[in-house]
Amino acid sequence: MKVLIIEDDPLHRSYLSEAIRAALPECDGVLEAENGGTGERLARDWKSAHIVMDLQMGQRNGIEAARTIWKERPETRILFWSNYSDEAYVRGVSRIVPAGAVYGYVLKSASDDRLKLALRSIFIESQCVIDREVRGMQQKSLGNTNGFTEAEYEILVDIALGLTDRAIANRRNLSVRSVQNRLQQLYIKLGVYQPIGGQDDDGRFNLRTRAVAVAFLRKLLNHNALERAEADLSVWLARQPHD
Amino acid sequence: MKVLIIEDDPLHRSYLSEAIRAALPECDGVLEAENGGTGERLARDWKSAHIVMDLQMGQRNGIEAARTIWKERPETRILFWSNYSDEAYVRGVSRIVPAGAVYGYVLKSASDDRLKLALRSIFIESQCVIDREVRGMQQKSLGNTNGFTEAEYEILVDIALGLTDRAIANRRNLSVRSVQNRLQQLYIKLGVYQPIGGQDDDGRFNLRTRAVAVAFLRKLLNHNALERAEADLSVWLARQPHD
DNA sequence: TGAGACGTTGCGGGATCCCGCAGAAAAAAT
DNA sequence: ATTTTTTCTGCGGGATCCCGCAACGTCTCA
Repeated sequence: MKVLIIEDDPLHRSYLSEAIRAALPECDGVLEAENGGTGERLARDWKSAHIVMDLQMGQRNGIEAARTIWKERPETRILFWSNYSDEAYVRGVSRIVPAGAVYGYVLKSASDDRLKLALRSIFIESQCVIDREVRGMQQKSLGNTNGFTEAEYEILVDIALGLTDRAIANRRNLSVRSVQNRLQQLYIKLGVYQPIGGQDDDGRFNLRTRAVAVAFLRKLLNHNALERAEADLSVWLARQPHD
Repeated sequence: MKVLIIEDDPLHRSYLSEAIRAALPECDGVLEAENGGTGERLARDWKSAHIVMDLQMGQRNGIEAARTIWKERPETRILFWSNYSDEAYVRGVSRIVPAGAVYGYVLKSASDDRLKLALRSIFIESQCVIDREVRGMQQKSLGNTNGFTEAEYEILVDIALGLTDRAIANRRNLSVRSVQNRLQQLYIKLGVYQPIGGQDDDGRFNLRTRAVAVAFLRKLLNHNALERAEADLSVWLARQPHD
């Protein structure tokens, strides 16, 4: 059994390596990659390897890497080991995990024991392990309670990219008015909406940009999510006829 | 001589602690704080301590902490030890460093030796040390060459917060038209501007939000900068009369 | 089958944004 | 002190955004 570490911080890498050796005596080889790109390559070479990876790396981010790895070999077991439980990350991960896959998500702030337990659970016992904090995020994210539907999240990303209503309508196959309806929903859920009569708040805020701002502040969006969305957008733009 | 470490990652904290002991034999005590708040408190208690700190910590971010520490004792020597050289961070730091202060900025990706050299240079030889990469950022940031003026950066932050033209005009004591002029400048410099006749690009982008998007993608803005700006904004809003 | 909930679409209008134009004011250069 | 350059400002108009209103579809549930 081999384990592949994808993590750009050398300190964390060596710590992980040690933790793996300690927690998994049956492991007979630890590979290390310091960014998503070489991680993907190593995963391709060592087909049976289990993977522990960081999200947010400088070169090629973790979610992208995980996506391509899972696309090539959906039964790969991946433990995400991240500093943050931003909704953007959690949503990004749960969007790409294949049906029935075994994976985990533990925070770097977790204790040594918890990490080792997670390693054994996932790689030996085939059981998913998601940190409570992350799990909470997931609930909030997927359950409708105070959470966002896929449609709302989608349009949030679209305006964050700077698209116009019309462009969004084209991209999502909607009428302009529907786009605006969804925007209104979004504004309400983000607590940005201004009731018409409410004079306690003059027109200080541009709803569209304000929505993006609070989404960032609430970590509903982050740099990584934006980068991925921008990449998706550019392939769509390229496919679009020049009218 | 004492050294205070402000850093939320325990691994990095212990690594730093060791590096300090090795590089500074004259140091007879290392204090550790795991977030900006307790860091400020410890700095207040140990008035003569030198400081090594991370930017981006969960609780209270590094720049805020540095600002209050320097406000209370401007001659404090601080070494910023950070993962990133985002323009937003570099600009944030150089905005708060007091005149004549001795400080440093080295990346976590730097070698062991470079870190130790920086420690000695700053704390013993009273000499500033800024990583080449960071220095490059500074140049680009302050020099006009392909960089942004203070005014442009300011208005970028304002629209990123979601303010309307009118609100910005109020806040910055400008006419609405001037605000729009500055916005135009910003759009041009960000490469977002659409020349009127240019038909290769229909109205796909909302310039205002697009500008924010590319600023984030280029790391001209980041989550930290937004948070600080939001805090500043809210104190301004509180001071504002309810019209 | 009909009532109700929900998402989509068109219309219309007021507010805001984007920006060319041109004069006034300020700053910098000569 | 005068010219040059830059910035600020008002005006105006077209494009976009924000959103109430109302009609239409789909889907569910009784």
